[in-house]
Amino acid sequence: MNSDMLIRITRYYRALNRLRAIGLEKVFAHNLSDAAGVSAAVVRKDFSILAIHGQKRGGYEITELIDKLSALLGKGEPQNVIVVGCGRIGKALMHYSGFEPDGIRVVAGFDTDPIVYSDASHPVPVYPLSRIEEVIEALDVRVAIITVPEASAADTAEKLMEAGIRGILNFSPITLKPRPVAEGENPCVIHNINIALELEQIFYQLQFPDAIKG
Amino acid sequence: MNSDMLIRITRYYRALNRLRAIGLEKVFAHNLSDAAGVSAAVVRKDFSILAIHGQKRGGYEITELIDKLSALLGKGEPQNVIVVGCGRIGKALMHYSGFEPDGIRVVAGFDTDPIVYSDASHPVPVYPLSRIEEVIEALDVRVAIITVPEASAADTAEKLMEAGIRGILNFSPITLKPRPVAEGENPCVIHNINIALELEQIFYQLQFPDAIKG
DNA sequence: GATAAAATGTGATTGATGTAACATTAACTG
DNA sequence: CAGTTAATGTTACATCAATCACATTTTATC
Repeated sequence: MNSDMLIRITRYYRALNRLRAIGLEKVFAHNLSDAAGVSAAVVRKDFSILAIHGQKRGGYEITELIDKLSALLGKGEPQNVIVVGCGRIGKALMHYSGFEPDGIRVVAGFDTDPIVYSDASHPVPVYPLSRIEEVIEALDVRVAIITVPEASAADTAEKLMEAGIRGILNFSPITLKPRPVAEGENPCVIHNINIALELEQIFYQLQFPDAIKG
Repeated sequence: MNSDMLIRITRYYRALNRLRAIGLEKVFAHNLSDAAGVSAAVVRKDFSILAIHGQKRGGYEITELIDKLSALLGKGEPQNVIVVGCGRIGKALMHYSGFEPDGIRVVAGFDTDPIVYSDASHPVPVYPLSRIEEVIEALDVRVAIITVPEASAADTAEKLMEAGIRGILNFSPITLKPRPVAEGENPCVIHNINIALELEQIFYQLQFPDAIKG
């Protein structure tokens, strides 16, 4: 499995849920192809790799597809996350309602500033960072979103990993890297979202339209 | 040029600026390799492709590198962006100060809600969406950040493109695709950031640690 | 029932990209 | 001044994913 493929799977999954909501029962590769923005051959090949089979000329059964994909995507497990750093972006994420359809719940926030974590107006409880271990154990959390300032991002990530966090979505502008672990152990899964970098890439592509392929 | 390569270039560029700030004048491939998280061979190969040459055993001159990379990245052009949709995330981005080092400026916000665009407490002027054409012409803007709700994202993108926006950074959960254009024309450059999708990927990778390569 | 059409499923090919090995050049050292 | 070391620069290779073409199977139609 490739990370591009994982993204496609997720798109299939969403499209399928929409289609089921409309009342459809069967789906063809070219339907999903439209929804996911890829060719129909890719859809079939993905399913082929995943050992998901349809009926020739009959397409795929939506319910069966959804079941298999949701097992594959690990749906059903509790997907709790915390937000570390309750500045503007952190607060926005704590209020964000777009996670619900995916079964993801923001269950707590953390901040080092007493003014912030004593404020009771947050949509979820906010704790001082020092209580991190206790809280993530109580709430069964393994994934954190980092929205702290650049200067404290590396330290924060370190603290989180020590406390038992296994996955990090990092919005700070420095690129966090998983530290090397012993053979057989799994490193922390880190995704970095760098907004400024994305904008830079857009500006670049506008200036040199033919420079990028893909 | 590849989009992965572009990301690497940008990382080199940042690392170089930090190194220059410290007072260094020369840099070796393995220094940048550490900073960008790639192997030294990749750094040399990238520079080789870009026709950037160093001195054997002497490394590369930082100033020269920065000059060439900044020309390559299109620095120096005004990099003005607007934020369309001034909810929590939109507001957070209007306040965000992390763009400055990269020469990116948020110059205006847009919203359809009169309560929002009449509020004077924003860090940049906020206009009704209907004034989009007029404003982007006056401010020389070609790139927009979309932070509107899912339901209005597609329409908003359509309006922006009609108004002359050429690049979009989309935070809404639907994946925007550039519409096909005539031969010779350049399609709108669109980057989609889907936070829920990123989290889903992290959860997946945690559940199946060996499933993903890359 | 024969034929055509419409879909899946897969094997082969292509293309691109990262990796590594090696050749090359410059500087340092005794 | 010779030898060694430390860096660049390039070539060749291996890997991986996307694409295409085509075989296969099922259904529809006359």
